[in-house]
Amino acid sequence: MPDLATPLIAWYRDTARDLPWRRAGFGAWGVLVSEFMLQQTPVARVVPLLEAWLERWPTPADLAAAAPADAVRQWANLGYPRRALWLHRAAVEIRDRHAGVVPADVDALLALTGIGDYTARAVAVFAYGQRHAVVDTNTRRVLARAVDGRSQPGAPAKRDLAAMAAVLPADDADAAIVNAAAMELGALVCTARVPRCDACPLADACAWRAAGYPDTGDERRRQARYEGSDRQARGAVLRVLRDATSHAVAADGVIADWPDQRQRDRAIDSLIADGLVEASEGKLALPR
DNA sequence: TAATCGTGGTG
DNA sequence: TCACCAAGATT
Repeated sequence: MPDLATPLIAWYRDTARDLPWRRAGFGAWGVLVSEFMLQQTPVARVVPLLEAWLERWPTPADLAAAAPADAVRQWANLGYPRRALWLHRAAVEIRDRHAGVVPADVDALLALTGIGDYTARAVAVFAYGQRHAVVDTNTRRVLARAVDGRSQPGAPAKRDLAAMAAVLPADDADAAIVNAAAMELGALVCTARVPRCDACPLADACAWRAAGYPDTGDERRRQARYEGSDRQARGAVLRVLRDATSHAVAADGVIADWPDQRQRDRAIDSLIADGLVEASEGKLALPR
């Protein structure tokens, strides 16, 4: 297999974005919070909310001492608000199980609420400089094209980690850069819909390019329609509770004009089941 | 394992 | 205009 690491490192040195979590001394807590926020969420939307978050809660213990409701409010309109709840739980777990210090061990990170295969390795690598393969959707697309000669990645699989591990150089610091560079390349150049192959540092090594950019199909599941969905109803309910001036709101009045009352009830029930909403005495509130 | 979970920018 | 897409995790 061609050497992908060397051109990736050179390209990254020249063109990588100056993002907050890449600054020297940003800290493991900041990296962890950034990774929670970046799950399925574009960088541009994360940056301002991340800075506000860390200003309010500079350490895991600070967040752990807050009410979950405050975390959900501070999460604002980032989307997937369960992440706010899970980040708060992770902060409590870090305080209680790790003396308030974000763990460096991948298995310890995996044991925290809301942290999976990607986030655990991202924290270990980008916050602590360890040598692991970090594979996100960008990297999977880069590997699918450059290594496998496919137009799109398949469903996420364990073998993705091995594929990336085979690309990493031996040095820990270089490996961390290659991990970041593969993600950056996928985000800026090797994009999902209109890749900029003319600007790609891997062009000479790319199996997809060598094959003439064949359309090898797309196994990925399509996203469900949002308009009219339960997710939209959940979002509307949570927005009301976030913006309310009082802690609790009369349940009957929450999105009372929603076109589908059954869906409205389902949304509220599922939010309660998720722990994002608490119901008491006919009122709804964010969790204390 | 496949479905579910927000929100907003974009080609 | 609207389907696609975005540093995934959970059940």
